[in-house]
Amino acid sequence: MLSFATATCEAVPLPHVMPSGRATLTDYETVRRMIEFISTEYRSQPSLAEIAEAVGRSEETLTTLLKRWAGLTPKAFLQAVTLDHARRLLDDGASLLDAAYEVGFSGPSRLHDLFVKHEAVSPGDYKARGQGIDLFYGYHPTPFGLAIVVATERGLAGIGFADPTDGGEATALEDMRRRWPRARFIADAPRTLPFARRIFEPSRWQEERPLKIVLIGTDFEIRVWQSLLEIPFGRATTYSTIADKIGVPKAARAVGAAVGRNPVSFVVPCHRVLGKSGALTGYHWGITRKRAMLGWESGVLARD
DNA sequence: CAAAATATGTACG
DNA sequence: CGTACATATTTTG
Repeated sequence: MLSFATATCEAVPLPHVMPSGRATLTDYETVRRMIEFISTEYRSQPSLAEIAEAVGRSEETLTTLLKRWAGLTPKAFLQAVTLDHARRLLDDGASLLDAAYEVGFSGPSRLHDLFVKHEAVSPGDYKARGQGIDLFYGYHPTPFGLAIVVATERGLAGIGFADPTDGGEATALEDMRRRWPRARFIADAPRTLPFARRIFEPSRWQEERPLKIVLIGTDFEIRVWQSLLEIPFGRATTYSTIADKIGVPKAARAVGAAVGRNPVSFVVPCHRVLGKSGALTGYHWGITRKRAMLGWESGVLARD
């Protein structure tokens, strides 16, 4: 059974993704290398000098970059990327999703606020796979690399990553085509640019209307994706917690599969779902990017 | 309809 | 720490 869900996403701004949108691709590449190096050499507790050496940038460059990218010092960033830290994001376990509702609208901390409207569509559209829908797409820089942004008339439908390390633009588009094989894809960057800006340029988040997103998936997928929207900014939950939440406690694995099919990465925060141990188990766009997103969110919160 | 495939979780050496 | 298996759901033939 297929349904459409329209979610309006009213968000409190995330500080500083550079307002000018400059040189993000290179910045992310540097961050990516850092995370990869740290993950591999995790045991040896590498010093900043060693990290700088490994990624081929100076210590000063790294410090400035991280400060701008996530608001963190290299040392703090290093900590934000460990397993220990990920575990801490989980701590209240099963109550987390409920707690999100209570805490999300008050307090000094900056949180994502998400309001979701649900709109069902006839089951006959199950096989449509995007039939009859026009999808406009464009490529735009983000803090996590070059992204493909896909939108319908009604709102944002997809975000994917298109960095050279992801296989580039063609691969990213191919990935989107696989999700909606029968939709008509129309290159229209001017049309998708506002979405990219609205999502990744915090200064715009308050000025403009709530972000509309269109989720196209099965009932089960929609339920899972809606649970994702309830996870507070800078926090995380587990596959099994979501399974509990949607009333199918033993379906952790099915939840994982559904989370993996989320087409609107970052906005529907599938990067905030971890294994029960706190381990980063999988991510469509690469574990490194998942780690980067979590580290970035930690940095944003650590600022206040 | 049956079988394969999962971004899991847990138990057992 | 690896391996084995239970499990729910979707996809595919």
